[in-house]
Amino acid sequence: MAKSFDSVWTRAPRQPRTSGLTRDQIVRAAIDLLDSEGLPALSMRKLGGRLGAGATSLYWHVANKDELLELALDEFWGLVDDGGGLDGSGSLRETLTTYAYNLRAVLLAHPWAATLIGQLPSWGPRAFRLGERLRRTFTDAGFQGLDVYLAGGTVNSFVLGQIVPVIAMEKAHGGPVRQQDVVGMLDGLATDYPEMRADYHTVMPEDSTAGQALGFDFGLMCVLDGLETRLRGRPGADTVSGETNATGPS
Amino acid sequence: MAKSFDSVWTRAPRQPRTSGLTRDQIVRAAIDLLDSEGLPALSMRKLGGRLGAGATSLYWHVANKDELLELALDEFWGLVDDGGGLDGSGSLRETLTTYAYNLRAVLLAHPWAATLIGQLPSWGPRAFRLGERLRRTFTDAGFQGLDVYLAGGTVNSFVLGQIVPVIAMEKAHGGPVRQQDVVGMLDGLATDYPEMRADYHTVMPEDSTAGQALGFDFGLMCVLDGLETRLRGRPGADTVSGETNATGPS
DNA sequence: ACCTGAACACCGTTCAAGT
DNA sequence: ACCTGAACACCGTTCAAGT
Repeated sequence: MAKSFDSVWTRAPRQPRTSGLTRDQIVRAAIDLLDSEGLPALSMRKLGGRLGAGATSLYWHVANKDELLELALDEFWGLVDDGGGLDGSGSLRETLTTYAYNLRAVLLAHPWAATLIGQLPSWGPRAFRLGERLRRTFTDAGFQGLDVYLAGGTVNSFVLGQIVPVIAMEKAHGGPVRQQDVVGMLDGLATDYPEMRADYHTVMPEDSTAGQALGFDFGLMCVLDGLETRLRGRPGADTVSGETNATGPS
Repeated sequence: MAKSFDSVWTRAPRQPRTSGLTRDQIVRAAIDLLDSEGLPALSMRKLGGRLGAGATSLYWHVANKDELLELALDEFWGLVDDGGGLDGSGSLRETLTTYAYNLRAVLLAHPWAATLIGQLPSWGPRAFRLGERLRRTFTDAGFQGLDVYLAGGTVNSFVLGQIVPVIAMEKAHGGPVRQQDVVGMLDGLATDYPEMRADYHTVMPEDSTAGQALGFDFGLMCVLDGLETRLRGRPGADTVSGETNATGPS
């Protein structure tokens, strides 16, 4: 095909000095891609393409893909922090309930973050800021010493563990799961366990989103009850290791 | 190079009729590879190589890589089930403590499973068998209706959520994490949060494995306390939705 | 200082062809 | 029935070279 007339006017002007890629820009584009297409769909080439650059251009701003994902993960923690819940007004129970529901919502909105939490360290500034707020919440409530961190870890791990299988289900099903789909699956697969199957017919909520919320609420209450017991039980104690009931890790 | 003398005797005998690959064999080899090199290191080519076969041979026995991973994940659930803890002797508290520690240990021994739980459904026979045992544990203890499943989900999600970040830490560090490494990292990164840093110096256990176990124990006690509260509180209730304290998902 | 292209060593999966 | 090899459309990353 014929070349078009080249001239100063047809040729794209040289990019103004600082109009190249920014690390921020790259991270934002990565999060867009992660939100819309999911973690496995994020490739350096595709991301470069979206930014109108070669894939390898990204490597000047970022050491490798994992580093980019660490940056995205820290943005996620920033969203959790922004969601609030830890501003210090209200009872511990209210504060933690708000925080837990917020963390849950942000995780469901950015499911890739749940995967990354299991693969990369959360050592960015936003993660630390959130950690500090969580720490203050528990010290203000009266927790002391190691218990401050153990209590925070208990809430976080519960929320994370609650969401992780939900993400797997939605991925397997290719979208939000309806209760009837679960029932249909169980009727086909759990033929050896009639009681379980019957329960799914009779006792599970119609709306599986509501069911998941019920499970979350149930578990959260258990955790909060336990935390309050621990707080009231021995107000000045440094740790609770003396009242352990565990048989120990195997 | 010269061909060696070909004959019936030099030529390898035709494989006996059923000596080819087995699905079981493939899954076992996959788990070996996952245990020794981790999830990202598992490729169909490498797995085929280990079995003395072409990568593409595997596709006769297994539809795709995800299906293979589903099979491996079900084996994991089998290991959890074999670990016991749900045999029905002892109090609910004892039973659940043993179960939780066992689940934790099996997850730590096969960290890839924690990742897969977040990406694939657990709909294999061993997962169902374990689910049934868990169901019986809670019905025997007096839970009814939906609460049976909510209680089981609470224990499982706590354990899973507790282990997921530990896996990330070990991966980032390339091996088991020593407390001094965490302290060193925090001194460098959490400069804005002196109280947090000080706590890590004074209050964290020397042995970070012990620290993780403490955190697990603390949280598990919270969960168990909460479950017992719920059990004693309203022995005949079908669900606990009436006593929710949640502000609701956003 | 920032970006490009070619190149390397990989991936998962399909499919015609072999035995 | 079971396995192979070539092929396709991808990967992350390095590095010399450009501007």
